[in-house]
Amino acid sequence: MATRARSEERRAEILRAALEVIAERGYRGASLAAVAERVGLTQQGLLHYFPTKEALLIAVLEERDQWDSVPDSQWRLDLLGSLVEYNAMRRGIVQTFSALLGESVAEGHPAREFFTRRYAAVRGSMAQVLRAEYGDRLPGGLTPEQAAPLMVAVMDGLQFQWLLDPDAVDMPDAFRDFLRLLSGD
Amino acid sequence: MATRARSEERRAEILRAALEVIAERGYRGASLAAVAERVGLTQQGLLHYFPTKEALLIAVLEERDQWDSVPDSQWRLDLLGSLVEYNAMRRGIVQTFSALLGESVAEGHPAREFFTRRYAAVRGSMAQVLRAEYGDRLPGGLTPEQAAPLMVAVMDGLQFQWLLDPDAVDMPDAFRDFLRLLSGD
DNA sequence: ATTATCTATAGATCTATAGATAATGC
DNA sequence: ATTATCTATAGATCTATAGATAATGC
Repeated sequence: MATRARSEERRAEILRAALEVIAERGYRGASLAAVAERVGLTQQGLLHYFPTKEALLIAVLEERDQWDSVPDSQWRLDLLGSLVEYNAMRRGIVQTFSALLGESVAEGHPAREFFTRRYAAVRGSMAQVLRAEYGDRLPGGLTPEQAAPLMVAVMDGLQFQWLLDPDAVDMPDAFRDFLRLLSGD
Repeated sequence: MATRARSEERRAEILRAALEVIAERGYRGASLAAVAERVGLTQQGLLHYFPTKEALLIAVLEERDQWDSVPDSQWRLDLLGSLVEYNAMRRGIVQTFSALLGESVAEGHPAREFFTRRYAAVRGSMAQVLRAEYGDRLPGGLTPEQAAPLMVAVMDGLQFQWLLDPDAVDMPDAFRDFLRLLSGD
């Protein structure tokens, strides 16, 4: 059992390192050797824990998906503002997911299906949250189903602007502006 | 002069091919050989026109930047809806720019500075357009400077959702919903 | 002369497989 | 036995440089 525990620790270390390297260079630019070096392994040693590069990517995606960490029924509108604030303090994770989202639009990219699924699910959750808060019409006049993709778009779009120029864009503030807009002041 | 004309044609062909390949595989994944093959050249033949891969990327970015194609003073709010509609018909260009935006958040990425500059400029233009339309407060209560980054974020964010799943997201419709939201109905 | 291409090739990478070796757990 | 690592290496790529050859324009 001590072995299994150490093994899982190792995997966790590798995932953390992979997250960092992907943030810095994207998935395609992240070599297994660079990830391995960060945990003091050779590239071949790393492949003992994740048999292929793609397996490592999938593990990163599944472990760190913030949307999965809160059960659907527990999302509330004011939690989203906090999530954005939290993200503003964890640049690495935001950068990893943004880099992967960008890459994933390429044909045959191994993260593409993950993101396609995830966005469909997130739009669904958002619509549900908005309906719980406002009913079938938001104060601004949109339906929850119309507002949901906009909400998701604002979160992602702000992340890119913020990553490129953190001093020029106050991400949490801007997101709160958007929430206020939806709520009709 | 015939030579110069043919040469410029060649460059244009290459840029078009590069745009396609980048859309399919991103910048990092786009090999010079793949671009060259598309115009019937060897990789080394291509390097006669663009001395490095990075030079080719910069040329693609500068030639196809839609924001540069309309002078600042001529942007109007209703043009934006049309731009989004136009983009919905030109998936390749949207995909190229989205892929590059995603990659560009990596440290030292050759497109990073381009996008940082571009976004600062676009936010500025948007604020100006909004002020021309609404004055110092939009109907929804935001200032033009607050609304501008949200507008840009919505455009980018919708592009990603649309690229991943065109049937699930009607990009022009969603964008018009957002404009309506800003205009306070 | 200059321009457009090509062949050859150096020099870096990268992922993944094969198989050896050492350490751990029963 | 199983697990964790390593060395060696195959087999693909990739960018960029050097230098030859053919075609074009003065």
